[in-house]
Amino acid sequence: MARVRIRLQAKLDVKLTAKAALDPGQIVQAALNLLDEVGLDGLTMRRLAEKLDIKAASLYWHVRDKDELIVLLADEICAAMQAPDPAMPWREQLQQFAEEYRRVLLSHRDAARVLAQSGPPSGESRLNLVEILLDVVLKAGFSPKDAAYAGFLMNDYVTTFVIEETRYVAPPKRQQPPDEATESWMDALPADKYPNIVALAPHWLNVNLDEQFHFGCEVIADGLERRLNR
Amino acid sequence: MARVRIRLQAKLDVKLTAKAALDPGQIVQAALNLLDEVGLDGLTMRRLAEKLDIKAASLYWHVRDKDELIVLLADEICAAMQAPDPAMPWREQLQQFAEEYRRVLLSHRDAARVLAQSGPPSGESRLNLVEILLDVVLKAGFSPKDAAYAGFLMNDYVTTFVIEETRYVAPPKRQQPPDEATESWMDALPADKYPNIVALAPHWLNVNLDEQFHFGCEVIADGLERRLNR
DNA sequence: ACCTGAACACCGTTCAAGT
DNA sequence: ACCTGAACACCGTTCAAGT
Repeated sequence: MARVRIRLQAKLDVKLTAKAALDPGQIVQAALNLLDEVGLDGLTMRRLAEKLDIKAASLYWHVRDKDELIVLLADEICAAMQAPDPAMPWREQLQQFAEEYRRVLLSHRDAARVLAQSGPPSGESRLNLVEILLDVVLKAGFSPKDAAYAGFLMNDYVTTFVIEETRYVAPPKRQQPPDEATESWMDALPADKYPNIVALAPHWLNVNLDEQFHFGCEVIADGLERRLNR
Repeated sequence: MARVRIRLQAKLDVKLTAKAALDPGQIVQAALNLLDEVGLDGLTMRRLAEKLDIKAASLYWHVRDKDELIVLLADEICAAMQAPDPAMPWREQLQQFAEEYRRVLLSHRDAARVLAQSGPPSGESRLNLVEILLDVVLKAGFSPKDAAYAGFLMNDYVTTFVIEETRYVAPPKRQQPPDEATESWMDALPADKYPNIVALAPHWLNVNLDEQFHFGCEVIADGLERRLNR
């Protein structure tokens, strides 16, 4: 009798208080939240487990590696990507793609670094993103090989740009005014040894990121167009 | 008497067997060797110390951080950089710069990643590298702002390209033939969902890296030239 | 001036064991 | 099927102490 009661009690415990088994979606969602809170360098298996009310070791039942987690994360980030209007001319589609891609990468902390770290595209959303990009360049009329090269070029341009532009947001320590620090560092440069750097320092500091991003897009699009007209 | 003898003995020990105090050059040189042996992920303060016959804690007398070490390393890598022939037309100088830069980055394991990780240029050699690049674009006739943007673009293109092209050399585990693995992975892709990726898969796999690198250089140079002629 | 011992506060990952 | 305890083999960094 006592035995039966104990068994029942255990079952009730399971139904009432035990957390339902995690599905993969919850894990990547928690990882994404954690990423936004602490950044890629703070994203830790142990911290993620804590966030899921679980022990770190348990994560390894759901996920092979931290690497695999990063891949999942990268895919989740890319899910927000929207295709450009296929009715537009290819140059504008490419431009639109680049802007949308940048927007997506800026929408989560360190997203661009996550993509860069997670190897070649493999998840559904990331493959879809690449598919969209290739669609634009193929329909523009590039040969398969040139389309592949152009796709790489454009993909790398956007991710690298965003990595650079977000590198110094939320510097880990000593929140000293960044432009002042950079300025004094620039002033210390010997102008006779690095005349060009010193001359261009103003553009180094007070950058208009949107403008700079657009510059690169335009240069690449112009270069691609030239190649097409041959 | 006994006391004097002991003192003398100690002095002899110092002269004969004690290692001379390290200079910074030895440290970065050892770090560079270690980098070539084990790659950036294996480059550890503890391992570096071991290589210098020292305890890890001692490194912090010579160097503030691991970050500072990485910066030193990046500068040492860039020391090999040679300027392009200033008599040539700017497009060829730019091309030459890019090829030389790539060569430098390929000459040490994970060199491109070291540069990417070590923040904005600060060391002498790295500043010199940037100075050379800016010289090319400024003399080509770009406005200061465009020259700054063009310099960023070119610098990021080369480093990112080399990071990508070296990402899968010396994969850490399971030395399974890479192209075979990639192929089977590609075959598993649903061709109706990702028709472009599947169609371009051959160019994804059997890449001619030199050709691909040249493609990007040409596209960027063409785009820059177009901007110049306005 | 330069180096060490010993510790601190972490990591990713494995694996036998629990339920 | 899913989770935990406990450990393993590491990290970067600090700091009092040695010489």
